[in-house]
Amino acid sequence: MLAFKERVINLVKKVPYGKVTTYGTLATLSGVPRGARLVGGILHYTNEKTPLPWHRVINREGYLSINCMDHPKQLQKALLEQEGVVVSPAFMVDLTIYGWFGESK
DNA sequence: AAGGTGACTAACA
DNA sequence: ATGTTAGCCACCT
Repeated sequence: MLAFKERVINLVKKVPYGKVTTYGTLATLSGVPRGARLVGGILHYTNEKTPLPWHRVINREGYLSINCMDHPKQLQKALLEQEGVVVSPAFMVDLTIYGWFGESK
């Protein structure tokens, strides 16, 4: 069902500026609690095809999961800081502060 | 065209 | 408590 991808994308677009969300959250809100991998896989490809704020999507621990040289987490960190999000030198973000779990649902 | 992989998470042993 | 296995669905080769 392409609805899943579109749903995830839609949610990513709904992430407030200066906030970050997790794959699990997007997956759950999309209707697939264990589809976290799908979110990552989808973003990994669609981000190059669609203007998505993929940099606002991180893992459950608030850590930039990306480790691909094609998608430098360093870029994600820069983008997050650009939005006012404080990213630790270890590419960690305080989900306690910037964590967005879909308040608009 | 079919198969394998993937930016993860959670449950089970 | 920690370690390992299983699951999700779509996209790429």
